[in-house]
Amino acid sequence: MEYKDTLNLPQASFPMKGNLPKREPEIQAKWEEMKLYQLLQERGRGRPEFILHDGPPYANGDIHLGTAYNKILKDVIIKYKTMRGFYCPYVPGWDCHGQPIEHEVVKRLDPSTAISKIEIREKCRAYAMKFVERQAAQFKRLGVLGDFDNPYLTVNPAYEACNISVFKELYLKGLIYKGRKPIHWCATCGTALAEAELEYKDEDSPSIYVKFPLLDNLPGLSVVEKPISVIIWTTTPWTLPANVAIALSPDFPYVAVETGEEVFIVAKPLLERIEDEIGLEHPRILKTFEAKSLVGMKCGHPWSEDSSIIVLADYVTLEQGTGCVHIAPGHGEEDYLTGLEYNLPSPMVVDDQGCFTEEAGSFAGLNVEEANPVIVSDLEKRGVLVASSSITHQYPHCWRCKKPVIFRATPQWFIAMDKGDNGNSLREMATSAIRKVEWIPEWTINRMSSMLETRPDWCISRQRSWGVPIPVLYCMKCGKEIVSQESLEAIEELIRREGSDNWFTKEPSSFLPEGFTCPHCGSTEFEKENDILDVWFESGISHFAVLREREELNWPADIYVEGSDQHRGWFQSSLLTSIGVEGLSPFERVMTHGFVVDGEGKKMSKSIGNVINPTDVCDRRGADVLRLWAISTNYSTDIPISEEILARTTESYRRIRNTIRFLLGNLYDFKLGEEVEPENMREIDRWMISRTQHLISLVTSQMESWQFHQAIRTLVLFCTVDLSSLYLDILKDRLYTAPKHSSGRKSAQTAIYYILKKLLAIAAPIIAHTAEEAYLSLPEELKESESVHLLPWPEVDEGLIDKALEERLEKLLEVREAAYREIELARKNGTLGSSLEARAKIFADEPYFDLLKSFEKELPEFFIVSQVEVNSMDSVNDKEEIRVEIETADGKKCSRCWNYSAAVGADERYPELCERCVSAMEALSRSES
RNA sequence: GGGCCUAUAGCUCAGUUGGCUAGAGCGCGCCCCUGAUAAGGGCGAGGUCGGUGGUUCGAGUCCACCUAGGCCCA
Repeated sequence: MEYKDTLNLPQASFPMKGNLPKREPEIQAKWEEMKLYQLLQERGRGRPEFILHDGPPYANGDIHLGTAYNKILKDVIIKYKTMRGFYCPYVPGWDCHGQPIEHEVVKRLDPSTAISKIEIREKCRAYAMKFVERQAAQFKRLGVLGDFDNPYLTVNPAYEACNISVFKELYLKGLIYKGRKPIHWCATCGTALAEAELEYKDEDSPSIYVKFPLLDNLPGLSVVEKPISVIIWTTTPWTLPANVAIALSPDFPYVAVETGEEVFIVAKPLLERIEDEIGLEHPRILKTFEAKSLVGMKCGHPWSEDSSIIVLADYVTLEQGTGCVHIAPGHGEEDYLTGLEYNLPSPMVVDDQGCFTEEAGSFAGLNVEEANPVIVSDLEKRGVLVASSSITHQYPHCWRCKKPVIFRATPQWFIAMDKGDNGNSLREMATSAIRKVEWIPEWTINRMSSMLETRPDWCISRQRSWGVPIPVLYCMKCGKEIVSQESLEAIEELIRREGSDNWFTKEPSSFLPEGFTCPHCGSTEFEKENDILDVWFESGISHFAVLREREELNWPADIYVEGSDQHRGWFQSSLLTSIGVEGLSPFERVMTHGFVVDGEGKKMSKSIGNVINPTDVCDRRGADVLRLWAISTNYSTDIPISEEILARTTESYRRIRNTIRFLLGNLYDFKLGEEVEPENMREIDRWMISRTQHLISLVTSQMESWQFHQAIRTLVLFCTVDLSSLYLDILKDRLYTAPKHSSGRKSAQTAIYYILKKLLAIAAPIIAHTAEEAYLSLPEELKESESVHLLPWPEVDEGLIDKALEERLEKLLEVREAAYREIELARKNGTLGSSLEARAKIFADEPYFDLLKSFEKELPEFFIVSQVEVNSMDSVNDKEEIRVEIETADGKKCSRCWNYSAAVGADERYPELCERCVSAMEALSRSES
């Protein structure tokens, strides 16, 4: 046992247990202290730039796995590109305005106390800032490196002002117009409501069937013979005064049914149900036809002189009603879109308080809440009511006053998608611009272009408090809008100087230029637009507000990296503002990743209870485990996570960590200047260095093609297969038992040192903390830098590739495998424990024989057995090219190296040792004396 | 309901333009070692490729439909 002390066993300060939850924050503190980000920026200046422009997460709540995943991906890209020699400033950003924050804030207010817009805005700002801080800390905990001291915030005055500047450019190009669009409206509170402010509850509504008499003849049926009516069904009779059309489905047949003296038109598949509902007598189908043949025909409107026109809409279904849908574009989302499609008028007959306007004729003044029965009885009086009952269904209610809400068209601001000709419209220019963008994965361009194709004009106004104002003034005298270069620049200046709060507190005269008058009537009295900008507009201008404004950045961005929901969101809003102003894309490349789902592929939700929290994972397992998980998955589709997956990832992490630890541990006594020249290295060592070139080459190409999960696979395989189970296992004997300063041991250490450096550099972008910790654990003089993140990415050294050697050794690997199968059999027979107890008798033909012979001396080391004997194959009896027989090794077990040797006992001084160990002991005593 | 996408061993992934008995690592089982030790090594067992039908001499790999799931829209 005392011989153990004469061995060179590994010594390392790098512990086997990562204890990441504790150690990572320490490493991060060190990065902060050494100002690693700033250091990287300074060193990067002057290099080619690679700009990843951060999409701003919403400053509401803590980060979740989706945001964590996104940031990790970005961080890996930036760390990688930095090592590749690019200058990669990374400015994280936050989206701070918007309805969800305002809603959270307002929810906490005492509803009985009046509060001003400016007070709400103050509270919103504080709320947003709180979460910016929290999220920043959470992102840093993931190991994300960036300019967190100077992030971009959409509430910064300069950022806000940029909105006005972009609005100005678009407005002056004629791309912004004022129109109308239906929105959810609470008549009781007199406010617009967002989807999140609706509470769906059961509500009793009327259910009525109404005749719209057809004014045109159907082919083969004349209205003169018997009156023909299209039957509609609705649960909102009060919207009937605003009816302009009836929509039919293009997907199923319609019938004309005779009943008594009348003919009704309804969807054929619904006929039976309708018969039950309205009690038709002796119905008889006169004719079946496609909806297409009715399009454009006119029907009489119950009250209006204008008729109702028949159109097609694919949202018409067979679930309820008659297949003939009453369309009031001023009072329904789908109705509105159909109205746009067919260029229909959109009468809006209800005012802010929910009362009918003059447009509603005799119903003027009536509140919609009370209107339904009045309208129903009027319909009955007019003889167009076919049936009436009531229905209980889910209906939206105001979150605040709990009253049912209505849908109501209100004035809104829009960006026109189709204005301009000869391919100059926003839609066309955007569609052509995205063809020049690199989409990762490639198919995502399809998604993007189909969304661009179908999107309606962009409604950029919101009836809210927490945001950037729409910079429009109205003349108090003539009532006209005032939007001019001059007024816009004055507003932009105001906001740039003092922030957008001032819009709400200051009088227009205080910020408009001296002598500014209404361009229409010359008046000097103005009022301000109340609406604010859609937050998508705000985040959509980030490329201007950040890339253009910040000195270290550049427009356009090299890459945007976001989840697949951003095809409709940020990718699109950014593209549109950019196309509108510059005619160019703001990004050269767009990488999209999927959504994080659970182990079953289901989305994460609190109600299912499958939510995994990234901060928890950091606290329990460590950020590097999360980073390893993130990078191990294929981001192009859904990204699964579960406790099992994390457990597997942790195991994989441990394997990498231990491999690194072993390498480090055997370098404790390695010094600069002790490196062995390649030509003097042992073949096995040169072989591994040669293989390392392939590792570098493969990983680099995988990273370059954005296949990060392949790259980490390659790295893990290298650690487990090439290193741990093969090379390092073989190396132990030499590292431990050879004399400390022998060329054999130094050859091994040279290889290990070389491989470790490459390994840590490759691992650095991914397991950023572990790579750093390991790098800093190197003996002082072996460190070439203060941080692994300051190292360059490894490059392939062609001179170190030895193709012939690789081929030879890989051939020998096959023999090694054959030998191990035999060794295993011997173990099962109980004749063998350690492989060192074995003597391998190899019988080989070509191509193995010469190869084995040429390598005969190294074979015991390579096979980790005590003796190897190479014989030519007894070709009479054997069919295989190679056969291995395992027998017990000759001689006795050496107490020091555990190899078996006939020479054990030959030396009187060291009767328990083999010849190698005897000389090792001699060397040791020489060096000691 | 529509658009885009996904579905290969328990887990994460490979499987070029359709062509030998579908691969890897991890995990698992058994075994060895105890000088990487809450480590290390060996051997081995697991999929017929979500389902159905089709094209083809031949399909995981092309087509259609279905099922499950994701994002976006309705």
